[in-house]
Amino acid sequence: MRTSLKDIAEKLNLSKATISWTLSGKGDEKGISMATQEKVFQCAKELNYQPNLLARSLHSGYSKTIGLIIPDITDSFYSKVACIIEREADARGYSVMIGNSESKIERENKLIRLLKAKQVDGLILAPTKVSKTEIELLVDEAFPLVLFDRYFPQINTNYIIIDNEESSYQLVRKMVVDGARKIAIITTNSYLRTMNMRREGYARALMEMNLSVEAELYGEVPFVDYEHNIDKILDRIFKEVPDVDGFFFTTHILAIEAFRYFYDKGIDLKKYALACIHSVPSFRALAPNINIALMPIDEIGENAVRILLKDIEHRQGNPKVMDKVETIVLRCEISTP
Amino acid sequence: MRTSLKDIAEKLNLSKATISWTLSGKGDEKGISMATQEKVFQCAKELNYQPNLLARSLHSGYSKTIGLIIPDITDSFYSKVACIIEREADARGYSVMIGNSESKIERENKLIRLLKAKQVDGLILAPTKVSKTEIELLVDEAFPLVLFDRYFPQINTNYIIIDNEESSYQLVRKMVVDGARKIAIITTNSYLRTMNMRREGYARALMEMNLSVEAELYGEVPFVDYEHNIDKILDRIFKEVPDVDGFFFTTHILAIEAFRYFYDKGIDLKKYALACIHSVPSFRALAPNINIALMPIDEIGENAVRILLKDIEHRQGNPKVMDKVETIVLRCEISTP
DNA sequence: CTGAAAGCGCTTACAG
DNA sequence: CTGAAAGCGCTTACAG
Repeated sequence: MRTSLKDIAEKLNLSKATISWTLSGKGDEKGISMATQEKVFQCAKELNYQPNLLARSLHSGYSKTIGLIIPDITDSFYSKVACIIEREADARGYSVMIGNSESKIERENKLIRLLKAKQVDGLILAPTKVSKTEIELLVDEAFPLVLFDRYFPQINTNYIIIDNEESSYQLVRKMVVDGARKIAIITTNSYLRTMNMRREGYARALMEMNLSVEAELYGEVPFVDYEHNIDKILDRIFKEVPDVDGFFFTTHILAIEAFRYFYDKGIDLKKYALACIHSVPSFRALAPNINIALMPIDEIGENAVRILLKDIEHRQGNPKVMDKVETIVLRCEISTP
Repeated sequence: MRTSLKDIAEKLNLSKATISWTLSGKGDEKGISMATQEKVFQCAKELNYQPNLLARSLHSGYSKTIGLIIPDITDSFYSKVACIIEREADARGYSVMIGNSESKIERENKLIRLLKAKQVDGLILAPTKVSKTEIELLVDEAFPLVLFDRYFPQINTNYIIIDNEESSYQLVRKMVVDGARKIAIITTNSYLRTMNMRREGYARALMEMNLSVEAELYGEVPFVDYEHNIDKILDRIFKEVPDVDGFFFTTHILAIEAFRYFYDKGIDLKKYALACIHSVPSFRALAPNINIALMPIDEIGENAVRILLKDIEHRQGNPKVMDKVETIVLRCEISTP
């Protein structure tokens, strides 16, 4: 089986302590003879010794692992953030356990409990829907936690979001400046604060430009089965507002589905003002005239790890001390054609 | 801090053993009085007891966790497979630790060692490049392992791949049947067996149809910096073969980049026969005339988990018994416009 | 210069 | 009906 400290100790007729000291580089400090140290290193190499990190964690009380829970790993926004988080954590000696909540609250709760039971030192979480209770529990326990993308105004914890309102405002304003007058907003999950803020930015831009916010131009796609539901919504908007001349998509997934609809119906995209939050590579060929709010992926990931580790390492000294929470709102760069 | 068995035991003046038995549902079997059991459950709930899975794993010798290492989590193919694997593993009581090798061999090796040190019970791995040695070590140790997407013919281990040669053959054949005569192949990483097989399928289709395989129609994009390198390759092909009339892309990422190039140059995609392995949602609007080999994502994920868990659970009984390896070649469904 | 011992939080064979 | 004890593989304060 796997070789342990004990195996090396027995083979060399030394104590486990001696092996542990030398292998952890504290041999000189403890005054272990070079000869012994040599033998130990030699033997460890021969037996291909790898310390059991579970045992180490059990002893030390921390696992050097952080948990990351996202709603959809196949969504390029989340997977890119996950990539940055893993890279950033790795650079600081931490590894990451990723959990996919599939936007299901029960799965999210299960994952939170699982990752805690696996003794992750902290959690980065893009919450799904209205999953407050399990998160509140974390906050009550002073468990190191950073939320991103979505958050709950009432819960006192670290979070990182983008300037949803302002970015939406900028995008919609640009479309109006470019001549659009009847801009539809295509969105989802209105109970998410994030989505509401995007809608507010949309409304502010219209009002500032003396355009009215029409109910007919509001399209909310139910979250399940995007693909089939968006068609109905777009059908309705084209029917009720035949002279619609712009579309603001609050997510890239909605945009891609809409473009597929446009293509199916033989509608020329280029006739419309377009805007979307977050970009995917295919946009450049698919809808070159689209205005985009670029998600600051790197900053989201870097800040999430930085804040979490600060929390973790701070609490290592003084367990019950509650840090001041950090709340960060990042700007999106607006990219126009 | 976190509450442990000991805390409950002390509070209730019982032994840790009693707590452990009742909480693990073996109370009746051990004949622990209902009254005691009640008290234990009650107290566990009050203190919000969650077992420390690290301690449990240390004792039992298995962690109920599998490791998954993929080259790029932001690639929709890998992230979709990851999603299925996580779902499938979860259904069987296992959780998944995902590692992103970023197609770097050093990172892949580091991740393999890390996950082993964290005592994962087995590993699912889409190897990057020619990373044999660390994998061979796993095989020598009889460590439960399943490769997917890429594999090494010389290494005797479980793997799951698609019928790269046949799928490519079908796609290219279809383009020829539809009238294409000068079909370019755009590929990458020719040292990967996977990519070679795709090239072989391409060549077989051409030869069968009495077309010659021209060197000028072969475009290999270096792996780093796809975006910039593909332009040069396509420039060259258009220059050397002005009447090129079809493109076979061996990956969806190459196709998306090429479509961006086509758009930038004002070239009409619809004039060309197109084919690609794996599909992304934007294709339907971007290149509706494309022929696609659909990756059997679900089957890849399901088989990977099934085979790995079979291996893990089989070895639990007889440690050193080497199972017969399972090698699976899955068919891709060919989707034509 | 090196070792014996305790402890992290579990589980389980053994004992009464 | 319940408990004492050993052990999983580490680390570290203490001792000599």
